[in-house]
Amino acid sequence: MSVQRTLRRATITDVARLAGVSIATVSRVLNGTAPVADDTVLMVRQAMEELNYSPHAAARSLAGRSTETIGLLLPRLSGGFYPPLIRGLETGAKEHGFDLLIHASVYVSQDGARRPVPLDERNTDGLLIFTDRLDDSEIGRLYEQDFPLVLLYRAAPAGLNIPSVTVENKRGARSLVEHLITDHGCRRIAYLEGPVGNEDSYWRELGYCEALEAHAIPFDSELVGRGDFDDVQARATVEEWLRSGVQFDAIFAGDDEAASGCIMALRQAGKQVPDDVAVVGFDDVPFARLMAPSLTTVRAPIETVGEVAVRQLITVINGGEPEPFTLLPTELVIRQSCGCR
Amino acid sequence: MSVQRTLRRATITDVARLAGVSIATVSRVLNGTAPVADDTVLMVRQAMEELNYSPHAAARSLAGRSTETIGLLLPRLSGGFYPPLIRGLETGAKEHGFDLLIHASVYVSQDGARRPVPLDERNTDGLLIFTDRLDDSEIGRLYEQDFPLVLLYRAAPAGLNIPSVTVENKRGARSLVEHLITDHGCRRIAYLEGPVGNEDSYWRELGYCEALEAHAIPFDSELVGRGDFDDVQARATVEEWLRSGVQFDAIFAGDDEAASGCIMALRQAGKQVPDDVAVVGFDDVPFARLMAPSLTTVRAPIETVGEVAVRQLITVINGGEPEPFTLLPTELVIRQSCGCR
DNA sequence: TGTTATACTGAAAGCGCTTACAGAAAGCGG
DNA sequence: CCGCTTTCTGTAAGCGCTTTCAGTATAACA
Repeated sequence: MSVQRTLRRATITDVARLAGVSIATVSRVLNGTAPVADDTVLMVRQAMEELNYSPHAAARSLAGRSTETIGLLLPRLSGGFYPPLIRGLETGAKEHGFDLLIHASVYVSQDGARRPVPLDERNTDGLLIFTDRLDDSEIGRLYEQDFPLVLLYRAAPAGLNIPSVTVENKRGARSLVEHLITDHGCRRIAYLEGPVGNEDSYWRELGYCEALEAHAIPFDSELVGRGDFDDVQARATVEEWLRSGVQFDAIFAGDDEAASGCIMALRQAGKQVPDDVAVVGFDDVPFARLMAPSLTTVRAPIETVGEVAVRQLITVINGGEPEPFTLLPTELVIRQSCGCR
Repeated sequence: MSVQRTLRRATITDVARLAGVSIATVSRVLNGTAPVADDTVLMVRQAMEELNYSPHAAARSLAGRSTETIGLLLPRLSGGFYPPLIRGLETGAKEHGFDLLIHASVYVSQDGARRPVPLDERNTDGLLIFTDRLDDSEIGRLYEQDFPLVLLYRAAPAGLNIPSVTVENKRGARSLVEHLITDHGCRRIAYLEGPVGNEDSYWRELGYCEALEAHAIPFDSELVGRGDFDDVQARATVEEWLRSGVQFDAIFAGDDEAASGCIMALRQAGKQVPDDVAVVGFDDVPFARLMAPSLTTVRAPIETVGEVAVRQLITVINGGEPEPFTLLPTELVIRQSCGCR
């Protein structure tokens, strides 16, 4: 089925032959693992140049060497959230001479035969796992093998000692909602949940509840709906609320993505944001300040999360002791969608 | 330097031993390359299950099997442009049972020693190369080896017969600019170029010039500046124009990203968009309709580009004859930033 | 001058897998 | 019951590389 390659790529053997040395020597100049005479090095280098040689990574890692790359597993790549994360990861990786390979899509067992994750101990030295990307059992398997792992935006499954890095969701959410209450007099504040089981969403909701409670506002389950951190879903939920006459004067959308969906739904329905309904998000993705009205949100240091995570992972890879749990501070960003100007 | 793995992962040998067969047989049930007795299959399956076995990809590809994954090389991942592209690629890849591995960052030769691209013939069956990601010589090398390649948003280097897929940049740009001229009476329309050497930008500029010419508007080089398809750069350029008193009644920003930079600069300077200056983009990224004012742009079927590209690549991988050059149609999307309402 | 450490190099084993090749067992027509 | 195909399985040779081990030559030292 596969096309024939007419030109074989040069192997270490070709280089060795051309340079008149053994493959062991070539390997040594390649990796600098043992002293090699200057003349020899020169010959080998020249042979490599001439043959346009570059080592075969698969063979290399098979033979025991490390891959010098780390993998990132995440569910998808859309939305404003991931680019900063990835930028952070890349910064961190580059710093230590590692490469970053990304695999974005959900891990689904299709037709029984489980599809192996294409990124694991075979082609990376360690893995960054974003939120619900891998189920606990798979994480467990990797963990059992002492494979370097770092979790992003979620804590380790019970019993597993895997470092994780996330942000102060609860605190951020609470201050956001309190701003709505104390500075804008909102009393009926809706909350849009993230995907089921999502940890960020769990903590944000807790912060939301705390804020309500602190100001003696009763929790109303009618005001909690599905947002899924997704603009389409958020829009649908808000439209449904509008249709069924649910009353609210503000929406905490769960994240910025969902917030944009809310705004669209409200605008469509002829409601003014923030005059009729205030809308706030979470994350402070790049386009939050470009929206109309510009979005009041919580700045989660997404890029920093990335950098820190890589650093932890590389610590693990090098056999060091990583921080078991990193919680990065969030910060309220007040713009216009809450009613401030 | 590397941490010791306490638990070795199960190998094909372990499975073979546990199942009481030879490794060849295990390999056969793994790949279905030859008939195996039902009982044997069962035993092997069970052994694999018990040992939680999953084949070592590096060894596999070393031994000649294909990797079932394709690689994507692009310069970065930020902005609204890439997510749809990647979604399209993933759709296409999944369709054919391929996995997608992404490497995002520029290919820089640092300190002389050139850093090999981490994705190539060793861990993928084919490569999708985005725009200026790889220099021509590297592309040439891969091409020489008959390695399956497809180029995105750029034509093949001279002489190389590599399929490429892109969009009707010129036509889209022209209709966009003509809309500004005929429907809004703009006469001094600025253009923000993309990164130097970028093909999309080249064709868009050509479309821009054609539109001007068709309406007897003289080309004014003062009205062409750097946008780099980047909001920050675009903003800086517009601010500079404003400062130095360049007169214009519209800006074709090159792409949506840059358009958002323009709007920010204009807003900052107290100019109304579109009343004082019309601004239009290109691509129609998801947030274009969320901007204020919503952005008039050209819809480039980004996701489709992805799907088509993967399909071409897989055709090549399977030894088929791909379309040498695919040009996808673009479509004018009129919203408010041009002055329409 | 005889030892001994040191610089350098090659032979060979093996990483986990695929895949000829060949042999054994079983089915089939005559 | 004999040859012949078909089905099933094992042996063994690599894929391209790293790395131990065992040198040989040279320098350092007494």
